[in-house]
Amino acid sequence: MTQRNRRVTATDVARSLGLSRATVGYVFNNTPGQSIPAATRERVLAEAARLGYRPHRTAQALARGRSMIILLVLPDWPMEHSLRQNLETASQILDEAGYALVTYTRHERGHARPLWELLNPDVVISWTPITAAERSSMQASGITKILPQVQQERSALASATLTAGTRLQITHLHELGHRRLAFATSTNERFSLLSEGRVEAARQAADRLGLDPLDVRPVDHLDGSVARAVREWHANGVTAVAAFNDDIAAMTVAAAQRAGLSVPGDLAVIGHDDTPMASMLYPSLSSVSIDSVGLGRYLANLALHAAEDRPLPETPPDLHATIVARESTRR
Amino acid sequence: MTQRNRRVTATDVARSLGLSRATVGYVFNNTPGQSIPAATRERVLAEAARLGYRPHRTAQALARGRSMIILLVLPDWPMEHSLRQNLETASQILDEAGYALVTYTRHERGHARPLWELLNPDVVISWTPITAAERSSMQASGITKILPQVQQERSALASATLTAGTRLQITHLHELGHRRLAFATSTNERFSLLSEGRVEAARQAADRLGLDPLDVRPVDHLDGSVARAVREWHANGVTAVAAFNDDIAAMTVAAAQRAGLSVPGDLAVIGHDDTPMASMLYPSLSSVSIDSVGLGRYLANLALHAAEDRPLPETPPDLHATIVARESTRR
DNA sequence: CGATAGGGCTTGCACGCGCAAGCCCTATCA
DNA sequence: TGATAGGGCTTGCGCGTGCAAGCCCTATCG
Repeated sequence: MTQRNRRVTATDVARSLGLSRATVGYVFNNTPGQSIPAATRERVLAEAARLGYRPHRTAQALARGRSMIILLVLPDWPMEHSLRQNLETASQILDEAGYALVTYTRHERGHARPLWELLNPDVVISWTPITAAERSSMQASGITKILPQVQQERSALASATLTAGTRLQITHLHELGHRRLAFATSTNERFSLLSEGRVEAARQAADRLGLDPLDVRPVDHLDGSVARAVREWHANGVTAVAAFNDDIAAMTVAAAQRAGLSVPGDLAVIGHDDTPMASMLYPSLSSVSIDSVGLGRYLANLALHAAEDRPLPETPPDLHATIVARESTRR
Repeated sequence: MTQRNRRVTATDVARSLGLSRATVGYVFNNTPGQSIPAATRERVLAEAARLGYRPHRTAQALARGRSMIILLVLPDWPMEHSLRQNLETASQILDEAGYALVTYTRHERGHARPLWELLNPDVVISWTPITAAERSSMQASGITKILPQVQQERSALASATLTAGTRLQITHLHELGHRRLAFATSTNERFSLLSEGRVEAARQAADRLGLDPLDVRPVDHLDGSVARAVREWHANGVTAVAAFNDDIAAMTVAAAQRAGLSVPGDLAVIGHDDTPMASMLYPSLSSVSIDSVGLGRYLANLALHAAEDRPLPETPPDLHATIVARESTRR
C-alpha cells in the first residue's frame, strides 16, 4: 500500500522499474542527444501512467529557471465579452506550446501584491500600457520579458482593437445616408487610451469620406452630459451617432428616448464590441463585432515569441471587424 | 560589477554580510525557536533591501511543499460587475496572509489544461459546483483542499448570492402594491445552478407573502420566448416581474416596449446584481445590489481556513443585499 | 572551579527536477 | 586482436529555499 497523499515523483517511476531517475527524466523530456530505445521508453511511459505520475511544475520551474507561465495583465474594464473570448483561443495556443496563461486584472486601488511578483512568469504581456512603476516592479521581480516593450509600442496591442472597428462604424452610418455624424465617447479615464484611439480613428474616417468634422463628446448619464449632448446634436442636425462602445451607445439611445426622440428615426446609434446586451435592448443596438479569435491568436503569438526569444513580429495583423446591423441604425 | 540579470538570492545576502544562509533565512521567516539578536536582524534586513533581494517563490514553494497560491475557479459567465468587485477584497485579504489569489475562468469547450494542473495551488475554491471529472483531475494533481468539499455543499457558496437578493425583489414589488408577480429566468444552462436557486427563493418569498404562485418562465430574446412571456403575463394580469439578473430584466423591458406596453406602467420590472448598465437604460432598471465586499471577505476566509487546516466556518454569513429602486419599478 | 544552559550561529540535507559528464559493454573496423 | 565508436545507461551537481541538528562560546549556578 503506497503512502497516501504523497505525490508520485520521477524517482518513484525510476525505482519501480529499476532504472535511474535520469533515464526516466530523459524519456519525459525527449531530451535531444539521448538515445533511448523504444522498448525502454515504452516501459517508462507505461509505468508513469500506471502510477499516475505528474511532473511537479514547481520543481521543473526551479530546475529550468523558467516557469512556463505567461501573465496577461488586463485592464479593470467591463470589456468582458470580447476580451475574455479571445483568452480562450490564446490560452489554448499557449497551452499547446507548454505554457500556462494566467490573467491578472489590475486594480486601481488594490493593495495586494501584483501577481508578477508572486508567480515568476516568463513573460508579462499587457493589453494596455505598462506604467513606469509597474515596469520597474516587474524588473525587480526578475522579469525581463515585458510586452509591450516600450512606451511607444503601446499602440501595437491597443490600436489593433480600435482602428479597425471604428472606421466601420462611420462608414456604415455614411452608407445609410447620414451626413452629419457625432461620436459619443466615455468620460471614464480608465478607458482613455482606448477611447482616444477610437476617437482619432473616427475623425480620420469621417474626414476621408468628406464629412463634416465629427462632433465628439464625452458623455455620461449621471452628470446629465448625455442628455445635453443628444439635445444639442439633434438641434445641430446630427442624425447619427457612433459610440465608443455598447454601453455608451445604450446610454445614448436611452437619452434620446428620454428626450422624446426616436431611434433610429431621429437619431441612429451604433455601438462597438457587440456585447450580448446589444441584441437584447429595444431598439436592438447595431454594433461592431471584433474578431476575438484572431486577437487571441495574435496575443498568444506575441507572448510565445517573447518567451522563446524569437524576434517579435513587427506589425499586428489586420483584425477582422464586422458590422452587425440591428434596429438602432435601421433605415 | 555584479552579473547582470541574475537575481539576488539569500546566499548573496548572507555572503555579503559574512553570515550563513541559514541565519539569513531565519530572519526572513521569523522562524520560531530561533534567537536572532536585533542587531543581526537589522543588518540582514538592511542588506537585503540594499541588494534588492526578493525571495524566490518557486523555490519557497518547492521547499515548503506549499505554493501559497489559491486558485479561484470562476464560471464562464458574463462576470457581473459584482463578482469581479469582490475579488479585489478577497485578494487583498489573502495577500495579507501571504497567499496569492489566481483566478481561472473555466471554459466549456476549452481544451487547454486547467490551471490547477499547472500552478500547484494549495487550495482550489470554486464559485460554482465542481464536476466529478474536475475534482478527480484536481486530486490527481495532488490538490487535497478543494472547496466546496462535497457536492451538497454547493449551496454554501452559491446560495449566499441568491437567497438574499431575490427575496428582496419580491418584497419590493409587493410593497409597491403588486399582487400578481412573475419571475423571468434564464434559458442559459450555464446559469442553471444560480437561476434555479433564485427561482426557488423567489417562490418561497411569494408564498410567505401570501401571493399567488409565481409565474416562472425562462426567457430569451432570440427564440421569441420573452415576447411570448410578456404577452401572456400581461394577459393574465401580472403587473410586475422579478428577473434573474439585469440582462434578463433588460430583455424583459425591451420585450414589453416592443409589445407596446409601458414600463413600469403596465409592467414593473426589477433586475438583480445592479450592473452598471442598469442605470443607463430607459427606463433605468431597479435592481438588487449585493454586498460584494462581504462576499469577497467570505470567500477569502473560506480559502484561508482551508489553506491553514482550520475547520471551515459552517454557515455563510448573511450577505447584505439592498434594493436599488429606479424607474422600472417606480409608482 | 567544573557543570550546565542557552544564545548565536553554522553545517548539511531535503524538496523534485534538468542536465552535464562519465561509465560499461557490444559491435564494427583496420 | 586491439582500437574505436557509439548505444544505453548511471552518477552527481545545481536550481533557491526551509529547517533539523549540531557546534562554540559565554554567562550563570551550585
